[in-house]
Amino acid sequence: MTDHLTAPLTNRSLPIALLRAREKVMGPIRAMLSDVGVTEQQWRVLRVLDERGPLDPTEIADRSVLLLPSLTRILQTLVAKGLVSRAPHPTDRRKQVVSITANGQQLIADNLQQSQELTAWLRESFGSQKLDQLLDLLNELDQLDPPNKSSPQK
Amino acid sequence: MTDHLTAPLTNRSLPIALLRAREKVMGPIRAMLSDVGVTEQQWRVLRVLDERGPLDPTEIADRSVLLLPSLTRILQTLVAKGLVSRAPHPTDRRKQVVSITANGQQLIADNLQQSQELTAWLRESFGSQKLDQLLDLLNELDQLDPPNKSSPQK
DNA sequence: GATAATAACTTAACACGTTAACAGAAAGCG
DNA sequence: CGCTTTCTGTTAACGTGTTAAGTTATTATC
Repeated sequence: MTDHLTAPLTNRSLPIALLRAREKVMGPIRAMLSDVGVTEQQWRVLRVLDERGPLDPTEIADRSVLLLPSLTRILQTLVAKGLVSRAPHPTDRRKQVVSITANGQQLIADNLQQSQELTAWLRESFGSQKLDQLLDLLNELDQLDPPNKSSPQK
Repeated sequence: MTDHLTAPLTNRSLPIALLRAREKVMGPIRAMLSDVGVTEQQWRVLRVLDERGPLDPTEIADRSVLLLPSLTRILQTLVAKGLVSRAPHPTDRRKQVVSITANGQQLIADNLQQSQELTAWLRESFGSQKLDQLLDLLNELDQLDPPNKSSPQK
């Protein structure tokens, strides 16, 4: 019972539609994570480190779609929670190397299954084909060159 | 030059894909708005009020996809900027009626064209058909019932 | 019609998003 | 080599996202 009469414009606004879709998908995931005591962003960082091994902050930020100032704060809390650890880079003294700890790996192991069940739920209720189609469109969209700024062709 | 080797998992993660897509679309819009001195959320509120006339905060929150606590703060700054005004609801003293001011309407008028040019750019560079397809998929996704919680079938 | 739910905000607290300014280290260049 | 530029990460400041608690007003119930 979504009101067809009351949302004529925002339904066709891509930013709003993306926002609503994201809320829909993230709701259940956030519920799961709040039980564990980590935020959505902290979870992303932990998963990246778990999947790819020790990384420097810049690369973590890239892969988990966070800005560096946000990541700085997130890493501080993750270190305080004992879920990740930091070490100086062996050759470049500007850099660090961040690793997930055993506790962090345990946290992921404890919740990965439920996380996967949620994505499975999505695939079933939305339809596998439509989900893939949606992902393809989003990825294509992400490869557009923004306007203004004397846009170089790559 | 998007790295095919370095983003194998996040590309297929819907939450991440939605996040990236939203960043892509919002970037230029945010640039425009920062010149004017309003945030993306403040702009949404102003547009809703401009399009639909005076509303109470609950309905504004719905239409602009904001939570009430956020909206409370946003309305305070918009009132301080002289872009909206508040009046008590005539019959229900819990409610308010929020209206856009002449200055607020002027701000919208001054920037609506550029905003529309950005959406036109998107439609052209991404393709009108694919954009509609994407919007349809996102709206469909938004109508799913979330899992858990003894989900009623509506 | 008093009392218990509900509803419409508001406030508070904490985390993140975003931009700008900053400090230290490495690279480039003359 | 010294100097400038660039890179890496941090801090700061402001606004928003999110959850929980609190206030006042309305509605429901007995």
